[in-house]
Amino acid sequence: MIVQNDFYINDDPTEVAKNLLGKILYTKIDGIITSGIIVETEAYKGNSDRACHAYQNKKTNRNAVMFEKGGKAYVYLVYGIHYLFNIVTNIKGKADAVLIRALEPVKGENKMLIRNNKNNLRRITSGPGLLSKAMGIDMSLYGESLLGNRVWIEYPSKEFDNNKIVHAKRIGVDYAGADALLPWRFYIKDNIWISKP
DNA sequence: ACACAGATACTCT
DNA sequence: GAGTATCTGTGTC
Repeated sequence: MIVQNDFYINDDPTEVAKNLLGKILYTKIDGIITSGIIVETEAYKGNSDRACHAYQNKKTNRNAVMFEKGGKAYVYLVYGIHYLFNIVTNIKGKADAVLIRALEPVKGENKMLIRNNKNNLRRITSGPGLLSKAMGIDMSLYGESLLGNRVWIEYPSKEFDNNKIVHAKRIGVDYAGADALLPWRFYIKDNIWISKP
C-alpha cells in the first residue's frame, strides 16, 4: 500500500520523520525499480529552524518546493557533489521537510552497486548522498509527487516497532547555533544500515 | 563577482 | 580511526 498525501500534512515534521522509519522508499528510474527500508531520517522546520534552507520562511529558487503542499520530493546538491533526498511536509506555505539519511536495501541491490561503482553491499545506502546515488535520485526528481511513477513510499508488510526509535542531534548543522542541538534525527536502534555506525 | 555547503572517499596512521 | 581534498550550484554581496 502506498503512503498517501495526508500522511505528510502534519504541522510537526519530527512526527513525520519518526513515522517514516520502517516505511519503504521506491524509485523507478529508466524502468528499473530499486527500494529500501527507511532506517534514518532528520526533521527540518521552515520558519523557526536555523538549520533549514527555508529558515524564516525565506523562499529561493532552490527551496521553492518546500513551500508546496506536503508529499513532494525536494532534491538539492550539496558540496557540489552529492544529491540529498528530502520529503516536503505540512500544508502549502509551511516550509517543513524530512531528510532521508539511510536505507536498508530491499530491491535492486545489483543496480545500486553499479550506480555507486561498488561491489560490496555494505554502506551503499548508509548516508544521504550515497542512498541518492544508489536509488538513482538526482535533480530531475525535484518537485516530483510521491504518488507518481518514479518515486513513492509504501507501508511495510509487518508493523514497525516504535520502541526501537532513537533520538539524536542532527548531522552537519553546527552552523545552526542552538538549533543544532535539537534531537531531530531519528534512527532505528542497532540497525547496521544507519549512516553513523 | 564570490564564499561556501544537511558529505564522501580517499590517504595515511 | 582521524585528517584532508573534493568541485559546482546557489545565495548574497
